Amino acid sequence: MARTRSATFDQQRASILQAAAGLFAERGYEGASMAELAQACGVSKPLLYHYYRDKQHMLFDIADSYMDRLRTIVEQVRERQLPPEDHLRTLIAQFMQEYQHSQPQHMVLVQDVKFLADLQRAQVLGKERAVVEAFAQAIAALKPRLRKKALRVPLAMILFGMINWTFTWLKPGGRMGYKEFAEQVVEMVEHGLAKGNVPTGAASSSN
Amino acid sequence: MARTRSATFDQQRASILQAAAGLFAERGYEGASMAELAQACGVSKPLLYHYYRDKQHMLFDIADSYMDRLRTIVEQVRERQLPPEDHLRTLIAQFMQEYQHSQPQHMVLVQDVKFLADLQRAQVLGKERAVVEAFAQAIAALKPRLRKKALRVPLAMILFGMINWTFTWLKPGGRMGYKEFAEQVVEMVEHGLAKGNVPTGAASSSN
DNA sequence: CCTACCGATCGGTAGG
DNA sequence: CCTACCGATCGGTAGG
Repeated sequence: MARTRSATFDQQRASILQAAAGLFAERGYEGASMAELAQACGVSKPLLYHYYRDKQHMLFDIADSYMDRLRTIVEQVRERQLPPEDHLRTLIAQFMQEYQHSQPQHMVLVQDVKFLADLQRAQVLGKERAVVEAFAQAIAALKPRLRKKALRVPLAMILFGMINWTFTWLKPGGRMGYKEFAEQVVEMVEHGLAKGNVPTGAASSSN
Repeated sequence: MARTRSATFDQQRASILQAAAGLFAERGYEGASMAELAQACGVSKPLLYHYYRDKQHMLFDIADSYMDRLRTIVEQVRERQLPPEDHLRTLIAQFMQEYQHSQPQHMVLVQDVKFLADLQRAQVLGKERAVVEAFAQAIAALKPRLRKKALRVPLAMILFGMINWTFTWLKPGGRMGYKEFAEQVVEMVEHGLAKGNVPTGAASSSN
């Protein structure tokens, strides 16, 4: 009778993956060694290969499971069937909330997908495309008179730029909070820089 | 009398740097080997070391000279002393024009500065900060009633997100042009998604 | 005695 | 599940 997996197998695997995401984000995929990772996890190098076939499969699991989280957010927001304006606001708020806890995964996704094998990379990019499409539809619903259909995706990418670029400068615990930043993004998307900034329900513009 | 450098030294060096930027962008700094780079340049590997002390100095020169280009754009636009709205529009247009021809450098700047030595990285980040500050000032000039001074830089980062994120999806020669995209960014910055999209001087909204 | 440049190989370290 | 290693390839430099 074959031995079953340890009850803690999945937990160990997840904690290794978390450490790997942090190390890949910090040193880059190629720059991070398996020996470093083993030390960071407090396990031997060969043990890492008990949980993952090779380094590339770790990278794939980081990127793929992270995209699943983002797709889940999109799906949960969609199910609420909010009016167009609230729908987009909620997507932005929920994504920024996720980003606050997923900086390493986000950096790995942006910087290291190029090191995946073709099939793995195609799977991750497919999930990315689905998320972009969801945002593009949310924007199109907000702009029913949008003349050029070809602008849907570029407008979504403008919005993704605002929130995804945060991985280069916005840090958890910093002066600018993720929630406050999400409100600034909503302000920008809805009115640009045209209005005065009264972001958190303070004095109205009539003052 | 000491022999002078070859007349073609600077040209050779520049062409090596261009090839290095392309290779680093494609494979990542650690993933690109000096052997590959030598082959791409059509020279021997030792000859690379005639032009650059080591691999890291190539990386530094790519990032540092690229930041100098961006700072030059900022400076040239500043000298024109345009009214606030035109100033920001021109900055966006000029940056997108530069990005169209500098995708590899831009990707290296975003993805590989972490591999620089502390002093080199500090120099590049200092130049980045100067460019961010110039955009923050341009935005502040456009919003004289901006209440929270702390929002200047985050607003600049929102704008940088829109234009810098293009390195992940916008390709020269693709369906969406850099100039057309710059106009969409200006539209977003000035009015958000509020207005209808009539980007290139087509029919007015009175229709 | 400088520069420009080659074929061959160095000491170390990567993933496995 | 450890120490001890491997085939290969890395960035950088030797002699000439």
